[in-house]
Amino acid sequence: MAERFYLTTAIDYPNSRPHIGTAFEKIGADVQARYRRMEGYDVFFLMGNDENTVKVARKAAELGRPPKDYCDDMARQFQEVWKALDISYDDFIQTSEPRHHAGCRRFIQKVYDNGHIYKGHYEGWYCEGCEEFKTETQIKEAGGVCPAHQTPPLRRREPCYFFALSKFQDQLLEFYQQHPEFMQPESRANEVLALVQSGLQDVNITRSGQDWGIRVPFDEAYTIYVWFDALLNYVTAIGYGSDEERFRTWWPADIHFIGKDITRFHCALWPAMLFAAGLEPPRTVFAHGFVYLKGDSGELQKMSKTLGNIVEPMDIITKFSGEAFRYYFLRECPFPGDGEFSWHRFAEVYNADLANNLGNLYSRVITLITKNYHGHLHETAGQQPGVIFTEVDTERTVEQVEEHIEKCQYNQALERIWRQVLDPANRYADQKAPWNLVKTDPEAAKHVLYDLAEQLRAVAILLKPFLPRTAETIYRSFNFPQPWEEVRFEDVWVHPRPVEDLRVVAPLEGGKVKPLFPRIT
RNA sequence: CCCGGGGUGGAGCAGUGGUAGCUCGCCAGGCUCAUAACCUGGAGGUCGCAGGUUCAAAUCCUGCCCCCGGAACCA
Repeated sequence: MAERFYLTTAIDYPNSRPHIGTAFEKIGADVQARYRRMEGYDVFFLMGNDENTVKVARKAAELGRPPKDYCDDMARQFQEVWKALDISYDDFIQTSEPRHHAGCRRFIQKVYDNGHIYKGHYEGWYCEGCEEFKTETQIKEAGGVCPAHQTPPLRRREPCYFFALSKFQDQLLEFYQQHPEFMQPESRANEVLALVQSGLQDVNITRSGQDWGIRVPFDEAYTIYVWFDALLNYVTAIGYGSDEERFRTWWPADIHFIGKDITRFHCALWPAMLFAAGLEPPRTVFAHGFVYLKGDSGELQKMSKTLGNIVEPMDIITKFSGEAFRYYFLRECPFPGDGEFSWHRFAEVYNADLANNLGNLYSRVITLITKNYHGHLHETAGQQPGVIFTEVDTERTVEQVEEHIEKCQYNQALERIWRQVLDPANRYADQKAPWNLVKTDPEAAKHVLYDLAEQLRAVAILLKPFLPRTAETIYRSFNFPQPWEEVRFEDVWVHPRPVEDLRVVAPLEGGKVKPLFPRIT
């Protein structure tokens, strides 16, 4: 059996539709998933929605709908967006599903039986309007009132169950030390380390008086409170509590992709929970950065409902394409760090990289072969690729791209492809000028075009995890020997010998191909 | 106050000891196969500030200034 690779994204609150920031995370995870599949791993890619929250129940009530109905509808809307972006998830878990409930109850019971859960009292600031506790800082920042209602909160004390997180401080610190690769990128690790070293508080993991949510098996009057419930989706989706064998094949997860804001829950609370249940922690937690909006005057803003500046993925996808969307965020926003979005910048990047560089190379190569050789380069079967490949160290380039992908430095991987594969190809076309050469030495011109097509083959393979549709279109425009589905990075420089002459098989209209990315004017 | 990230030509970034690099934009040429695309050349930076270490610093050390983020349930 092939080596397995289990990766997840954070589950999202279905209070509102996904915005470009949420999509950023899914795209980054998708590149990883596609890359691993290409390289022969047995991949399981999980996504989902986090539905067992008071806010969801309340929102559904506002709309006069049963919560489950509301959640299912939102889950459908989310997946519509993910499909439009070609996110290749294998499973989509909703935490309101029975499989999650069952697994959750099983897990919390186990932790309880192991003696890591105890009953106590939670005391804090409670807002009657919100029907929930507010944190000390939330109240403080709002000037002693509830930030949402502007009313003074009540001091309230209620019984609840605590998870003994504080007991795991030493075990966590030891684990971090033994697994320096656990928290990525490194800068995030320091933050968590400081937190854990400063001492951990036990966390309240239950709520009382809620109908919506998962019942605590050892005390049915309570429901399980958000984080304890939410994090468990990573194990319940692969069979924890329902299919032990399946669970054991996939766990531990290879990467959890999350937003940098929830690092502590994934790097401290989550492994502690797993320790408490006698399970292994995940191998890596990767915290990506945020996408900020850049206004016309150049100011950065966080997207928020109150500011009314949410950009939805569909706004961009319907105007341009899912591929263009993927490219922009993968190329412009460093995955480990923060990035910016503006329509102006989007158009710039789209035209420069996609239309002018990649798209135009594709068009000119195809037209040259079509016009001068009727789309068929005779006697090229079994040929070695030529000059470009001796000028550029393709093997090294592929290695570098792989390295960058494995470190989730997607922007750098793409830059490498553009600078080391596409640019040389455009330069080569200019230097050899096959449109002139064909008049004096058609044999030589043919070889030049063969080389250029070969370079497009390389580009298609390297882009496969990033722009799956574009890559496939490019690849299938020629009769390259290997089936597209089986192509892997290594094939870029291994150069499988074609058994047939190279031919253009792209659909043409009046001798021209459809532009991959029409320029934005 | 504390912690983390960052300050490099107009914009966005790479660059952790050895003549400052890339993309976009701008200017001038070339080419005409191609989506007015492509190629070549050019202008433009005392690498936040001040000290220090060194034969040599954007790169190491010290101090300071500025921006962003964080401090328990927010992708």
